[in-house]
Amino acid sequence: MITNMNILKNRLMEKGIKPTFQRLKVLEYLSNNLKNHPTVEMVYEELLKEIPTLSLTTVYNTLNNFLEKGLVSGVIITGTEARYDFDTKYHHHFLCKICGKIIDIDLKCGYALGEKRTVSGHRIDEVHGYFKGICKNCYKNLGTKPKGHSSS
Amino acid sequence: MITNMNILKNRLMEKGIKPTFQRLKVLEYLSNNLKNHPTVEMVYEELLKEIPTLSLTTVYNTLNNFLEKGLVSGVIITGTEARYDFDTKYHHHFLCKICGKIIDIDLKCGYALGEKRTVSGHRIDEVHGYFKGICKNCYKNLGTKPKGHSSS
DNA sequence: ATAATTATTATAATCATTACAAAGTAGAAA
DNA sequence: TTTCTACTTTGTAATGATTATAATAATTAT
Ligand SMILES: [Mn+2]
Ligand SMILES: [Mn+2]
Ligand SMILES: [Zn+2]
Ligand SMILES: [Zn+2]
Repeated sequence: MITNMNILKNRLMEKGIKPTFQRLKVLEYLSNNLKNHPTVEMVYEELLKEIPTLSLTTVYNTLNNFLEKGLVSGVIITGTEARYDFDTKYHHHFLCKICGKIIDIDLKCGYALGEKRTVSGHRIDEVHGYFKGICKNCYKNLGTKPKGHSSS
Repeated sequence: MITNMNILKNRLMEKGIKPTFQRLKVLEYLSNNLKNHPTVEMVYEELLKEIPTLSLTTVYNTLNNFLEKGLVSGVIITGTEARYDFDTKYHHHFLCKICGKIIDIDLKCGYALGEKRTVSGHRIDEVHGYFKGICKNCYKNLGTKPKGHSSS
């Protein structure tokens, strides 16, 4: 893990961000949760176990900082809370309305891949794409549930 | 305009929504602002001139109602506020970081057109896509502005 | 060591949205 | 018409995510 921390440290320094303990830990958490697209609260709650003095404000500031420097990417998909993605390579997302998971989607479209520089003559800086629906797994399990006269 | 109001009235009834005065006015406003992708506040502020008793809650409830019934579509793009689109046909959007305009974008991609039913095996219910950048017009005007030592 | 800069923390403020309950409206039943 | 009932609108309070502000701590420069 020491080696991994050094890699993260270098990433911060390359972007001109001073590698403080809190910043390293936030980045480490994101790198360990590639598939989770964590919310601010998730980052905060988890790191609080290790850093009892950690402030929520620091998590907000740190994530905003990372976002500005392009160290992480933001995923706006639920409308109620921002999520963060260690993976800055262009890709889309799928939000399952049943289990709430956010799944990475790779399309071969030129826009989705970030290859195209403009669209309809406008200069593109960011490309965001997402789907909402029912994921493969939840859809399969739908049949196993009672028809509707279930709960309480 | 009477004829137009009747068309809107029918649209509401087709979706099983009782065509009250407030609901008709909200729908009318959206239909007259196809290119604006209005926020809740924009709808409220404008209609308040005509309906001084209008409640912001009603606008929220009405728009949520329309959204559930598929009468309008939602555009989540700024992260800070929801926007609404009278046009429910699948299309993407472009947010200009300079002028703030939200521009309709039509792509020929099967997902953008809403033709594909699944992606990576997951059932698609909604497709959302947007770009952020600098629009054609703002980009053109960039050169005309002083280099940086401008304002006070 | 002292001063200046930057980071972190704690707390309050903001802003969009939702929850809730009171008051109003329209239409059916009596 | 009057009464009853279901639905709509309104006003206000609550919620929840995010940002602003100021105090404290840590780091860097002089
Ligand atoms: Mn992702
Ligand atoms: Mn549109
Ligand atoms: Zn699922
Ligand atoms: Zn523009």
